[in-house]
Amino acid sequence: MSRTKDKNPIPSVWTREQRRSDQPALSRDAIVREAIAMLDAEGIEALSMRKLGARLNAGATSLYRHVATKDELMELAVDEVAAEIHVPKAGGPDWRAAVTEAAGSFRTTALRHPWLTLVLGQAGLAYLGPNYMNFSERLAALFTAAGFPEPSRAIDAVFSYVIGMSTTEAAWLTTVARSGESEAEFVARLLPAAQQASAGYDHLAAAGPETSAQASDPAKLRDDKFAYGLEVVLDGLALRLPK
Amino acid sequence: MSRTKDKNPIPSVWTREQRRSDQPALSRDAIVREAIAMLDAEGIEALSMRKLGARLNAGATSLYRHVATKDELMELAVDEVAAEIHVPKAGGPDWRAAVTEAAGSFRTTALRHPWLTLVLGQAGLAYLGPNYMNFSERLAALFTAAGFPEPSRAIDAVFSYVIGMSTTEAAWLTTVARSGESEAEFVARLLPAAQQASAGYDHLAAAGPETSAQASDPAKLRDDKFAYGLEVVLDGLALRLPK
DNA sequence: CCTTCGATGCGCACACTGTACGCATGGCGG
DNA sequence: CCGCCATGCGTACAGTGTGCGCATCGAAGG
Repeated sequence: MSRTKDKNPIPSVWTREQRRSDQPALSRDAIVREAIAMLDAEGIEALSMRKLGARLNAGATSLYRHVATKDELMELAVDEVAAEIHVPKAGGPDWRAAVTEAAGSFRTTALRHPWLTLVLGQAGLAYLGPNYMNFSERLAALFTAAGFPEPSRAIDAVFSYVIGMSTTEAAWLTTVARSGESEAEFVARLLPAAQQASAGYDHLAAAGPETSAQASDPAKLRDDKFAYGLEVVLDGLALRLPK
Repeated sequence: MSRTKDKNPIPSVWTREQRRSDQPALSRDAIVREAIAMLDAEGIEALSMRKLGARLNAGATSLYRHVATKDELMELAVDEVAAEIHVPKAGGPDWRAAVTEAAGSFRTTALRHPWLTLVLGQAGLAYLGPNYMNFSERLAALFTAAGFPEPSRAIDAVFSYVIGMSTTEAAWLTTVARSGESEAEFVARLLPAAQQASAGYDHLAAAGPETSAQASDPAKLRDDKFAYGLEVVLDGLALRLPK
């Protein structure tokens, strides 16, 4: 649906469509928003500048008027999504509850946008947009107010755990989504294969949480696992609080 | 350097080179090894089937006789590299030392092959090769022998932290490597920019470990940070050991 | 020894990617 | 009314993963 010329050899006022002013044209914000929608819906490798342009009724190269490069677009998407992470205000009475809230918020955001951890792993946290800076600042305030003498080390400890777990979960959820099945169905179908794979490995077979069929609610199982590890880290940190 | 025909219109016994039998031909192992070398040297986005083929004195599509797809090749590379991770034998007197050893070994492997965490984050741990299975089995044995009632949860807690920290570090090291400078030089050059970036953020500026210029040995600083977080997690886990 | 066969490598081709370049267009300030 | 300049787009280029069919070989069987 090209809007100009349209293969018409005789350009004329009548064959030429006028600029539609209904749509908000093409803006950096609109591009980033649509990119995020595509990433969420179809995964990271499905996002191409051409497809993104098509979804915005625009050509692929038109996007480059508003965004320098695809990598920059990804950075913008990451920062946009970082705004969804909620960190409680510092100074509350219960620092553990506050940190748990922040960690959980990071995790749900990462699972809502499973491409997030991939981009973070690729680009590192080198370039930081305003929303990500805000997130970090609020975390620093939180841990400082909690009384940690070295807040940055405490933050790194907690959020390395959170990022690691979220990355693994996001990858898993992506695999599940590609299968077209629900998580429970997918687990059920994989169970025999998994058990057979760990046949020769005594301890693995014994330690696996998928041993029996109580994996009827895999999402809750993941929630519990995340909460367990988080408690472990917080307990370890609590030992380091002065007094 | 094509070996057959070579644009010669008259195929003849004399123009035709005979098969060189000096080189070990083309085997799955050789392909995987060379791929790992390329990944280590030039990064994940520099690996293409054509370049890999060229390095093996072969055409790009010849590789497909030994490897089904590029993704499969990446899985093979991951599993090959997983063999480098050392996990102490279970049942030793000091489980903390053993786990620390395993965690450190994972980290050094992940930093030696900075593409490892990227692939793990993409593929998840869905398809597991023999070396990765072995790694998991030894971990399970270690934590079981240590006396954890739910070894898989303990493993997940520790290694989520390890993976998260390693991912962040690997991304950082990749950025540094691309700059062509040493890590210390890179840090020195970035310091003013970083301080300016966190100008308006009180707690961030105060919490940052890059405040002063004692960042003369950034590698040691990273080592310490990793060790600190690991101790935190292990302390939290120790509380959960029965008795 | 000659023939046949299966395994291996390769050239070509296709659909697709990110993005540089220069032209057409239209709204807006002078 | 003129001219400018931001915006959009078509074309093009170099590069990607990989399917397909042909050429070539070493070995096996008569």
